[in-house]
Amino acid sequence: MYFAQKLKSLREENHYLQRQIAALLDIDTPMYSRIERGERFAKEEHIPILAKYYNIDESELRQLWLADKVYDVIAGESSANDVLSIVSESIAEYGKENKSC
Amino acid sequence: MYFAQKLKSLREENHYLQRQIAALLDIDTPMYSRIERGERFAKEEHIPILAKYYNIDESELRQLWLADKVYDVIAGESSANDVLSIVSESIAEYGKENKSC
DNA sequence: TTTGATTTGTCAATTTATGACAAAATTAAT
DNA sequence: ATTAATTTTGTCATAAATTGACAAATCAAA
Repeated sequence: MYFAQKLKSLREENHYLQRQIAALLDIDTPMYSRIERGERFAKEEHIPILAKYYNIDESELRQLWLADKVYDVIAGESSANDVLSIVSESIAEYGKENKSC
Repeated sequence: MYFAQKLKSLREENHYLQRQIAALLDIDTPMYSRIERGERFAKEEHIPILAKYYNIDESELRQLWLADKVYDVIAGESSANDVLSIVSESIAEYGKENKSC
């Protein structure tokens, strides 16, 4: 998963242990392990904590977290793309930057 | 919402009362009222029941139901489109029919 | 105004998600 | 190879969110 993979690479690049990040998020290590493997979702309030700690853009990290949630809804659906199109079109009122042609 | 609006127009086109559809779905009328206004989600098992009853394509109705769920995740997010793009790209492995150019 | 339809408020019951603990498995170091 | 540390898995208790029911209010028509 998007968020999970990011968490793992961030942690490994910075040579931290799961136990350290778990402590940062005030959860136990097994719980963090599941989050890092995409077995569980991180809580929303974990996002700013992680972004600050790793000194990365919070909204970017948040996007990955949301992408996981969206993926969770349409995972395994054969018409996943159609569903995304439906939503995408109704949201396109704001910014039309995704209409690539 | 997508699913809610569809439900309402289907019911009105066919001149049914909320109470009748509620009975069909084995829930009470207030509950159905909320579903029709998008205040609550219909249960997954309601979809085939409704599709049969109205004699419409089940997968199409299901797509609207899923669209509501997806929208629920990204509603109010300024980067909603970016999130959809992230998911859309990773799903594009299967069918590339949404790459319109 | 009376009747029927729809909506709103509230809360109990169910379902789902979260977090903790023990223990197993994996990996690294000695 | 044995030990020590890290990570993962299994299980369960608790917490949070969702669902459904009932009563009552609002709305619409006759």
